[in-house]
Amino acid sequence: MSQRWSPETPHDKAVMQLLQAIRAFSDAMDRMHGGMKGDMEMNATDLATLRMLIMREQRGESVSPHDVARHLRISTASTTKLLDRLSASGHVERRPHPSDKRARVIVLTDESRATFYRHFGDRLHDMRGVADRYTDDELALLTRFLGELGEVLDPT
Amino acid sequence: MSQRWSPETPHDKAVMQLLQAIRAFSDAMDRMHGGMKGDMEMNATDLATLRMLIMREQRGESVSPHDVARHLRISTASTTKLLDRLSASGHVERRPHPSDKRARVIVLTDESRATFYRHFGDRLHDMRGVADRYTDDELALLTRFLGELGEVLDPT
DNA sequence: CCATTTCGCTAGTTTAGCTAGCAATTGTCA
DNA sequence: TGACAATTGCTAGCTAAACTAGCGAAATGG
Repeated sequence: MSQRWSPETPHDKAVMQLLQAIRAFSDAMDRMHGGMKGDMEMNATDLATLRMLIMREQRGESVSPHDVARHLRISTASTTKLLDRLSASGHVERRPHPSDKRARVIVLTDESRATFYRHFGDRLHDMRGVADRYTDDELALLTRFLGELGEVLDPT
Repeated sequence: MSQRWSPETPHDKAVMQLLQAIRAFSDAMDRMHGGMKGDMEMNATDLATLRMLIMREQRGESVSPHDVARHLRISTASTTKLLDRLSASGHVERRPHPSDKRARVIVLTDESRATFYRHFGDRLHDMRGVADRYTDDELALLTRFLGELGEVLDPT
């Protein structure tokens, strides 16, 4: 519906092009993740879990099995199996939660983090290459925009 | 590894923040798609197929079952089943290819497109709301950047 | 302090991916 | 042109990974 608007002003047109670029970009990210899952011999969900753990540890937040389930929007039962897989393959460890005896804390192993960055490295390099061509002000603008967009789409 | 660089210059720092924002944004998109799959009572792959078909038809390109398989990085056998599902639920139609008698052309039904935009509409509105706060030049910059990034990640 | 909720798990079922291989058609090149 | 290889989409059968239902242990709150 909204897509079939004939844009009246240059601004509308620019917005429409941007929305289209966002979709294409998000799709490219999906496909990159699809490629990585092949390279690392993992399925998409397991890989998404690693990405989540890496993001969370960068923010200094701890992650429970429940958090994983919520993040991936799968059931806690499926999450148990997922963590069994990742645990068996040495990617994560289940540690006891310091204060809640029911709960667990999921932590990445060093090997897993290293493997991830080894496979992700090339893409990261490419992305950095693109970003390097922009000025600091432009980078700040891009960061701000993506942040706002993420906030609107998924107000965690 | 590259993540653990201590950024030396303001530029490096800005780049790093941007890369982090990209990951967070891509993750937010994933989770939005996860939400939509619940709303539309479809699985992630089927929904990704609809998104692909919508993007392709906007570009005026036709889509074969093979294209779907390549795009989603799944086997053609899985694609057959996927199209069976989408066809049974009235989302797509398999039309004969005009010149190649082996091939098919996959087209979205009008109902499917309408349903998609009905569920996607709110998010689209929100995203437009964010984009509207930027000037035309800024929008152009954002569009260009996302395009370049997509190109690097997934040089289709 | 008892009722309710939360957390992670097990068991069993269903879904959706995979490999292998097929017939029909198309492309290639001796 | 005729033979041979490649491509397209499909079926059959198998496996992986999601789901629902429900459980015991721990935490929370009237």
